[in-house]
Amino acid sequence: MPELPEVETVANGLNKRVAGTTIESVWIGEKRQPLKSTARAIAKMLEGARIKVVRRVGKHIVADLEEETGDPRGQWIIHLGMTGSTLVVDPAADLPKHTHLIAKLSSGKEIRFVDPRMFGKLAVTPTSKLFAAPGLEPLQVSFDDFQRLFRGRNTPIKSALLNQKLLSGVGNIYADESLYRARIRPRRKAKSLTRAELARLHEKLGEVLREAVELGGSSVNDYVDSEGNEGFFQLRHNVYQRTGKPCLVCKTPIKRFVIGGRSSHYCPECQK
DNA sequence: AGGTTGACCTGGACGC
DNA sequence: TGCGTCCAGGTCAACC
Repeated sequence: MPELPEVETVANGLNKRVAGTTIESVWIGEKRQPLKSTARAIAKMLEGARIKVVRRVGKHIVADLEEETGDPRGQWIIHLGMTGSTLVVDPAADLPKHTHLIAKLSSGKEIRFVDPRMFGKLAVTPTSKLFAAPGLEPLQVSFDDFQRLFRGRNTPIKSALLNQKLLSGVGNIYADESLYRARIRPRRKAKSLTRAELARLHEKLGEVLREAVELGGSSVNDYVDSEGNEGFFQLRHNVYQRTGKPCLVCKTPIKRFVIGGRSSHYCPECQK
């Protein structure tokens, strides 16, 4: 499900509700697919840990864990995949199918990781190997660095935007929406973009991501934040999943095609 | 090395 | 009602 704005919304919501609390016990389900560390390692890292802060790094949620003394203990890394959610709930709340982990907190609440398709990931890491995103942060990248990422690349700009080793956090929705705002066709080779086009893309990508964060992300299928609330940015989509509907600027029907195995949407009139 | 494809999963929507 | 098909916001390994 979630790209940068959705992950940011979840991470901020978690931080607000669980920072400073201690994880008293952990339940882990039978399914091993979502676990990128062993169940034993996850339980050992989480049980007894105090959550210092929860934040977004790329598309990952990172919880910094500390001892009761305040010494650092390690990190809990969550990736939501396509359908994952991380909720803070009352223990009496209905237990959804596909719940893979429950962390009982000193506050009396629970953190639950739920993921039907199991493309999400749970991992823990010691302080000696702190988590880092593979690429640059889309909300902070300078224009010079942005240009350098795409210059000389023979792949479509859409695919380059989705490459997490270049920018970490952009997914299918915001790639399509930023290319629309920058008036660039998704199929264009990255290396064919002019300096002016790259400047527009740099500006519009930041703009669309910031607007989406403000509106709590896009709820297209099943995305909800840490309190179970939907986002509102889907109401502002110009092209994503609007195939055949009129462009909001020129009325031309929005086209869809597949690129790199992902559906892509664009206005054939506004985007060149 | 950079680029492309298909595999990993469940479930909802749609057509017949 | 049921069955088949297509689609889905993300990686990641395996190929060229």
